[in-house]
Amino acid sequence: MEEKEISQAVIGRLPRYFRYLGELKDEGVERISSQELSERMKVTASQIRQDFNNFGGFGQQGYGYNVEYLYNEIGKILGLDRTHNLVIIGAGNLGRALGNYMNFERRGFLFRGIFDCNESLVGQDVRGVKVRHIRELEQFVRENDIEIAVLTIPKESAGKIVDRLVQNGIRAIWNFAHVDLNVPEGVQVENVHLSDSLMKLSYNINRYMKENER
Amino acid sequence: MEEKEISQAVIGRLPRYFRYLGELKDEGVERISSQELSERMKVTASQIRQDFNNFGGFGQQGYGYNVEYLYNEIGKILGLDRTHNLVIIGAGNLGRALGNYMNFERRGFLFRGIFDCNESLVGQDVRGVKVRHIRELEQFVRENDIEIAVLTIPKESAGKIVDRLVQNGIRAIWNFAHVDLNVPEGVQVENVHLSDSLMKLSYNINRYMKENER
DNA sequence: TAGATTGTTAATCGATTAACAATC
DNA sequence: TAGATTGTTAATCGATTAACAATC
Repeated sequence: MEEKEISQAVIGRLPRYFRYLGELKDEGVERISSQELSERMKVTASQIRQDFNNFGGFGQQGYGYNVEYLYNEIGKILGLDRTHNLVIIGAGNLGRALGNYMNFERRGFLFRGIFDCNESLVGQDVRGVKVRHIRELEQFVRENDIEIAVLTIPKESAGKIVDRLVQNGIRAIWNFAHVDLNVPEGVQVENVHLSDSLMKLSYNINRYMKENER
Repeated sequence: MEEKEISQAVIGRLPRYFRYLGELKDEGVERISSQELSERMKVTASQIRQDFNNFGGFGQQGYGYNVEYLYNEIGKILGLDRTHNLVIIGAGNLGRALGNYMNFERRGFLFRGIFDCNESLVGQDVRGVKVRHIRELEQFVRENDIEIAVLTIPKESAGKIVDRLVQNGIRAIWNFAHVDLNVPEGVQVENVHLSDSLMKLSYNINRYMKENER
């Protein structure tokens, strides 16, 4: 059976659906129609129905969608019904913040290790996890079934580290380094380019000011 | 004169162009054709020419684009030719990391203040900037010509803080809180929903595994 | 059954790619 | 001038919205 490829536009909206459904669930709402949800989320009801139907019918004519069921189904689609071991590469400010932050743990993303090449950081504690020297990376990744590497290192060293990770079976890279990575097909990359995001904001400030000065 | 509205799809690509042109400039490359740039960036030459032409002709037939000129022009479009004062709201792990990190300073985003409601954090030093109590927010924003607020607080308190910021003339919000903000027209919002990003990664891991188990 | 609301097809809109005339 | 490459129009592709038959 041929699975149809879901567009990244749709995937990109799933976490937001998941968030809204979680809120509805917490509010004790049992069912919701695409119409009601569309008003709340400020998207069209049509888009909601199209999106959900990519994964098969979750609703029922004349009734709508069961909130809890839909929430769980979207969670499964997003792979939140199982755990993912992750390591952080780079124990600088951002790396440590992500290690400490880890609200992600609640969603099954388990913080297993953090690495740095700076000897003076090695041994420091980040939420119960000791910083390891980067030379231990390969062995650790292999032995601890690590699936995701979070890259919070300078762009100069990103390429080499990625090669080492790939060689040792990493499945996915959450990339905070400000560079485009080269990985073989089958290794997933998700970029978080913070400075790109800030530049977009800056563009929009600029544009608004220009539009309104005339 | 009617300015044509540029689509956010185009805006979203500008920072990446800017990055590649910066690299070319550093490599001492003087000129580049859309064809060469397209190979490097792995996009179509057609898209590159269309994108640039949204802002008027930056190139020259038979020659291509002058790297330094194009770099500077895109910088201007992105508003990087001037400075932007910003404050960080929330001196937790992420807020402090962003304050310390501030590679952004180089691009004209000046870190002016950081605020928290937790008395025990007040007075702490983040790269030379003392953490202030949130009650000082309004006055500080007004008196220091603050343009951008970086929101690194829990979603529960985001709404109220945003109202206070808007009341005091903030122009833009860089939102790391996991919630959709309501702002009046004219206030720019750029969301960085880290957990959404991580969920997308998780989806793609999942998908790949399923595709390959059969 | 009648009313409500989905699932799904068809229409529209916008973004990307291709093609080529203009021009350096 | 001839060759190269842009700027721009036209064609294609994909995503969003509208409409409505199916069905709970």
